[in-house]
Amino acid sequence: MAHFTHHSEENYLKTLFKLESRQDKKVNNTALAKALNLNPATVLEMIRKLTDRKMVQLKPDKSIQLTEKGKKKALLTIRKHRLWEVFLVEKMNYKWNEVHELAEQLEHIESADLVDRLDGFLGNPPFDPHGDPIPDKNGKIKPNLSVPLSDCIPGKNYTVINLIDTSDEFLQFLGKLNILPGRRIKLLEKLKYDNSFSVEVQEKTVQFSEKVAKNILVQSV
Amino acid sequence: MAHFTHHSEENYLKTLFKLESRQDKKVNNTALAKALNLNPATVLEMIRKLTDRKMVQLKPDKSIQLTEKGKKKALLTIRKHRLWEVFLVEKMNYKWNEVHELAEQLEHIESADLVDRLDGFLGNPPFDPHGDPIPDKNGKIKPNLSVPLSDCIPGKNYTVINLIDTSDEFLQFLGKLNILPGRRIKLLEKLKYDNSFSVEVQEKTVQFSEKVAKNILVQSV
DNA sequence: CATTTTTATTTGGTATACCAAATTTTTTAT
DNA sequence: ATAAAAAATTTGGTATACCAAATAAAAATG
Ligand SMILES: [Mn+2]
Ligand SMILES: [Mn+2]
Ligand SMILES: [Mn+2]
Ligand SMILES: [Mn+2]
Repeated sequence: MAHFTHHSEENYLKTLFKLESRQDKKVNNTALAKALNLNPATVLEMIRKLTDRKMVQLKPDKSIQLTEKGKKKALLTIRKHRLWEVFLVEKMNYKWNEVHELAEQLEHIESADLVDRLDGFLGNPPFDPHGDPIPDKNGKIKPNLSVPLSDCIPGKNYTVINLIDTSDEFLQFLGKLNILPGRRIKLLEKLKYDNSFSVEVQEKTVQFSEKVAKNILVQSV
Repeated sequence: MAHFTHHSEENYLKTLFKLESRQDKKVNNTALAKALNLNPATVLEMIRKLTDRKMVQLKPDKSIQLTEKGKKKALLTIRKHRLWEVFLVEKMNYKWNEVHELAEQLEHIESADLVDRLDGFLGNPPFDPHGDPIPDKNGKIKPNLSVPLSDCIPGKNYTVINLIDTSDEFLQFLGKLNILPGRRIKLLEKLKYDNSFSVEVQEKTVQFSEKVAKNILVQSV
């Protein structure tokens, strides 16, 4: 029963993590307050609590920095948020632009075990519906993770990393479409009725089957 | 962003609803405090807030009574709780005895729409994993709802209400098992490997197929 | 009916999480 | 270096939800 929600702690950590990684520059109280849409006095007070909890460090230059502990908690919260978003889109039939607010609520459900089960239930998706990578249960985002184009999100840009099928036939086919490792492509659409893929390559739109898409490893840009 | 959680309101209403229906007698502050495991001073304070919000009425004899508004909110919270429990058992593979605490968290997610979608996703289950009925989206628990025995929960007692198949063959078969409308039975087990049913009828255990179970309408006791 | 006992209520606190309005400190620009 | 601007901090509040201890009121018991 003990009401240890600390609901807002997760929001602070998540926001701090995003600010730290988006710009590489230091995060100050004003920036954090702006990002959280809160009063600077409120944020300062909370940062002091988070310092006591060893989640952040207040540097001598007054910049705020996540500790390893804080970073991990931030990533685990991001994991929860993104997995719930996948659930909402894939299972509850929401559109990708409708799920954020609900995920803001669901991300605060406390149970590492539930999230891990959800992950499995959803087939261990590498990305959320907006194309953002989903951290693993240890809070690690695999760097340079390449995934089959068939698992990707329409509307996002990718770099071709590798090809699984290396038969001449396949490579020649891709050659005609101008697809090769290193190439920047954009996944335009996954067509429902025949599972075919529509992709933009060098200003041109090309089409191919799901079988082809499964053999193209890409990485989100 | 506005933190309108009113997280605890739902707990008070739910608990009040259960106390009101379990015993038919009036609910006083002490009983509610005991049920919520809170200090009576805390509960009194909250009951005054709930009175302002027209969720409860403080009767002249100091008993606490849910208004229609309060009863509806209580039932919608119970609906959320029970549907999430079904989700946890059916989709997340938890055991029925492991889901209550998680459902206590999930029941406070604010979105009537999500719960309705969840309901559909789960196939509109009539009961939660403990055999308790799930209110509909208007907060109504259908009185005397009879359901196929095939949808029921092992370990619970039921009354046979009706038979869908009325062929002589079927009725004669049931006659041999001593199953007929009005009979009290207990569902012992749903056997995984052949989907057969094990039921206790008048001190004896009988077995039959899922096809038979689908044709027996029962009501939980 | 008077005395326990129980229940209700009041009072003064606590913790979390917010805010607005000073004030102080630091930075930037002139 | 000084003035202006920006950022940090302090101070005094608010709302939600809790509690312990004291007091008042009501109910039960002999
Ligand atoms: Mn989101
Ligand atoms: Mn959030
Ligand atoms: Mn439960
Ligand atoms: Mn609850």
